[in-house]
Amino acid sequence: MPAHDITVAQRIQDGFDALTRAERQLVNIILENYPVSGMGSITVLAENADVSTPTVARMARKLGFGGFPEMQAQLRSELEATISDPLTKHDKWAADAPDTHILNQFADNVIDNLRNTLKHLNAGKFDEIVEMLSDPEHTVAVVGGRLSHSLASYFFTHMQMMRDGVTLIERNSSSWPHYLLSLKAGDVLVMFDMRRYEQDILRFAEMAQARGVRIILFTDQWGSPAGKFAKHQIHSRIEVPSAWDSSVVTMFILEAVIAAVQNETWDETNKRMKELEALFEKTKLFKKFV
Amino acid sequence: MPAHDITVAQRIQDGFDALTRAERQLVNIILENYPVSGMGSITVLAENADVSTPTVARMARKLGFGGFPEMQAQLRSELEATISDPLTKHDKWAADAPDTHILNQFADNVIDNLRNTLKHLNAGKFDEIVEMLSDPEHTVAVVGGRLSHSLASYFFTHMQMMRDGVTLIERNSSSWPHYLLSLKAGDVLVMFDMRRYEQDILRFAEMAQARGVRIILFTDQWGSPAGKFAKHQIHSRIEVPSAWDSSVVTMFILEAVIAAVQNETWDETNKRMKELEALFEKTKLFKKFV
DNA sequence: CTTCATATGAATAATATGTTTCAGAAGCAC
DNA sequence: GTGCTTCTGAAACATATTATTCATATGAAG
Repeated sequence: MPAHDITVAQRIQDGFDALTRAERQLVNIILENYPVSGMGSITVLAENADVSTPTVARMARKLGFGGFPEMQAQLRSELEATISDPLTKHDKWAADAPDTHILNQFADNVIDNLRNTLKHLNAGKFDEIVEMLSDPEHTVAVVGGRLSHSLASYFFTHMQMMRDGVTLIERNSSSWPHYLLSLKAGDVLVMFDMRRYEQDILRFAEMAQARGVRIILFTDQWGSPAGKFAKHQIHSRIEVPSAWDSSVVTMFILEAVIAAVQNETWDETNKRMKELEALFEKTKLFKKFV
Repeated sequence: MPAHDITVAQRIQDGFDALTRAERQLVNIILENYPVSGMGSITVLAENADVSTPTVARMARKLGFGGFPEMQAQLRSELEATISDPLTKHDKWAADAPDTHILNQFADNVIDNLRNTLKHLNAGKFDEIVEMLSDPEHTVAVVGGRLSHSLASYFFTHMQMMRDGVTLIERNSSSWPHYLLSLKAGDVLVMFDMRRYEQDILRFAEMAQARGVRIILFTDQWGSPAGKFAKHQIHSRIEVPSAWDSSVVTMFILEAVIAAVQNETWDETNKRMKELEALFEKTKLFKKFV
């Protein structure tokens, strides 16, 4: 290692809170392609970050360098140290933490989960699911279990912004039969059931299927027993170095589904978003006078 | 790869025979610590190679560049290509779908978000947050906004399994002052506030800080205005090709925090998990006879 | 030893870079 | 809203970098 024992990246992290809007915009660019983006002239860097050159110079000072060239010199020397050391692994995520830090372990693991999930995910199936959820003719109900209710709720909140006829089924399973009453044949039921599969979900799925409701099931790699009643199911990888399972990949899929539904129903969605916007404005106004 | 398909190193090798003594001395230095040595100013490079600056400029021309800066630019872009991680250069995620399928676009994007978030995240700060959340002496309250309530709820559910004194503050902000009453100086408030930052959250943060409550804020890369009242804040990247923002990275961080708290408090957590297990068993038994 | 061709770097000119200043914009507090 | 503070980038300025010129050095050929 060179004489400096604190990297530019770390200085940025440490000082981030003290930076202004334009400066943050700038350091984002620097870190995005670290450290190469900081190697060119101050002018080029400023252009890439859409800020002025004085902003770059000021930031360098703020971070404790004598000026931009000084910062650049350190970047070069860091790079030299990195490149000349064959042992350096570039796949460390949180650069200032050791390989064994939980952040790095988690990151490796989650990426692996994502990769494996997508490897097994059929794009055609995904598109069919999107199709089902975009169809205004059929209502959509969403239900989750003990730990997956948050996912259900997240999905519901977004779907609700895009279309009519979306219901979030409450946590308490004793009320579920009532919800079933308003689900007709062809309607869509989105279920979440991960490891430590829940009895209630299983029974609910069975009853729903009997009514001709089409079930989309989000489950884990091993598969919930409710799978046998589902029209489509998506298996997310959920294992991480923790006593609990990870919902990150499932949430990823949900967001992709949401984005796809949004594309599919853009005219309607767009209209609704604008209305919603207007409503929020009114609420704000209302609050002011209370 | 950039537009040029022949590297500087190759050009040097190809043109080596045509070079003069001083020029060869120079390119030896360049290749010795390739490509960093070529990143500084022409003056420094000349000094390192014990030649004059005109020699450097002439050599650049001889190798077919317009001038020294042009050669330097190519060195930079080569470096960029080398350094940028192979993970992002997608080996297509969902194998059967085209590159342009939303799943693949989303995957690239989210990985990028994760990488950039972790680049900004200081491991020491992370550890301090874990420390705060593991301390049984102080209660922990969790609150989210319109779209981030699901995250708050997810976090709460897990924290609740690990320790006593965790509260989920309800969605409806009119009740928030009541929750404030039971928060004492030193207690911890976990807040979520993403783009379209919410007034209520801001005011709540201000009041909480005034009471000496320590705030941990989960926000986006631009930073919620509530940040100025927070003891620690974590900035997640949230942009994806969608009309809405992504919570995947935030959820990732949450899970890492949860795992770390679990490690920190393992004796207590372990005990609680077993008790919880027993309780669930009883519930099941109970249901059977109903 | 002289001549000539080529190579080289000191000095200088041309150009680009980085810094500072300052006026206007944006945000905040009252 | 009004006044205050802070932030920001255009422009001017100072500085460093790069290209060019040219005198000298070097070495090969006769």
